[in-house]
Amino acid sequence: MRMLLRRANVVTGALDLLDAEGLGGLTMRKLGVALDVQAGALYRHFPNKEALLDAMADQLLEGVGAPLPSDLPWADQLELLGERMHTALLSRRDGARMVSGTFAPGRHTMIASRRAAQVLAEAGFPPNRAWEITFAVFYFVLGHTIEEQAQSRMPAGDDWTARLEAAGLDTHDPLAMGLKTLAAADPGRRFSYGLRVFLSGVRQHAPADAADPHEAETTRDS
Amino acid sequence: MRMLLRRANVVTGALDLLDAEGLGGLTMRKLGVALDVQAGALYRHFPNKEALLDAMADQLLEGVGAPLPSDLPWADQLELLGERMHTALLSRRDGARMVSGTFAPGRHTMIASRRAAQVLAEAGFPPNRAWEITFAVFYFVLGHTIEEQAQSRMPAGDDWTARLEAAGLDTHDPLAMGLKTLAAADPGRRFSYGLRVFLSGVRQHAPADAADPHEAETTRDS
DNA sequence: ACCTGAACACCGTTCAAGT
DNA sequence: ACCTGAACACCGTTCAAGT
Repeated sequence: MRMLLRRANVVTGALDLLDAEGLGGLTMRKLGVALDVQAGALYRHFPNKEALLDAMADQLLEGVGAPLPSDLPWADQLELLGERMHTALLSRRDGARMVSGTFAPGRHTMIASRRAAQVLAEAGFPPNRAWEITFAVFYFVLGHTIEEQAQSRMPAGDDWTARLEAAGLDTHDPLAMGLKTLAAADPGRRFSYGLRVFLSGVRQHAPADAADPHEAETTRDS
Repeated sequence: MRMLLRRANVVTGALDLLDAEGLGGLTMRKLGVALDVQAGALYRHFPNKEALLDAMADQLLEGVGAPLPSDLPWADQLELLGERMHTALLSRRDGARMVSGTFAPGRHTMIASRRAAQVLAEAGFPPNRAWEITFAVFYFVLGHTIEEQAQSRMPAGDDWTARLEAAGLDTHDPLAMGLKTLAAADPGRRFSYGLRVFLSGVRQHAPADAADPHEAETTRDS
């Protein structure tokens, strides 16, 4: 009475279960129930849970490496890639934490990485630098998004006050007020700002021969 | 015949167990064995495993927020903070992943954050920007270190070749060779380079009134 | 006050046996 | 070939009872 179980169904079902239950509630047994199958049957498609998580992570990042508008300056192309990845990670509950827990980069992950590295290589970075910066930017995106998603499931009131006191700040310290301002700010805007800060550092490290119509300066340090 | 179990002993024992078994092998029951106690006894000190993990994470970051040499330019002070955090995370197996899995920042985490935010505030950033950049840099450190530690427990041979092919690159592509160069590189140096790239972006976003003896220029974008 | 012993409600994974 | 049913070796957590 049930359609034959295919690998792709398992991944889709697992992602839906992730949305419904969170990473902690994602269980082979619950997934079995959701797919109307015994838990053991899932092991025909994946050798273990980790392999399933790898596939889920890669599925999540599917569109990130799609072609970029070639009329964009290279730094803006990177920014777009970062924003795409951010959006993809946010598209499922605990998406960032799930991806960060996986080890073997899948096909879509590699495609997205290659896209970024290619942009940087065309901007004049030597290939190994291009990859290095690619990973560095992706780590930033991942780390920031993990924290965003952790924040969103924190107790609402969540007194920063107590924590500030633990750090030796009272409520009237300007630094303490800045933190409260930040906590009230839109996380998406914070992400974008951080990404731009990072990328302006990347721009500064670009080899002098990088041609960029929007940036006449070629200053860099070290 | 056993010393009275104190909260700090539990945290220390848990960190040692983490080193021995990894995050996946860190179990309340195994911790009980290591501390010569029934697993249930641990719940006199921590309401649940998550609270214990929070305490472990905070313990790991203990020294990071220590005072900084005040004769250092502010960007170098931030760099030192980033390197300290990196070192702390690497000091235990799966340290970065453990920290990234916790939600409530503890005392030492707050102290380290405050230190960074203070450096930035003194550099002229408005308080909320100071916190924003603090978190952004910390996310980069966390994300990069997670990946470093994931890499270190990967199968040795681990053919990048297959993955590159999945991304549509053959082995002779210069980009592919760059990735192999990178994989052979010292992860610590990669981290430091990424951190410096990020921080040069931060420097570029500093308000014009920032006084820094080592940097005469005050250029910035946007 | 602190800990034991034992239970409860789960896990991931395996594998003979069915269809 | 695909799946079931049932088991195995674990989990985190709770709680009466001991000392």
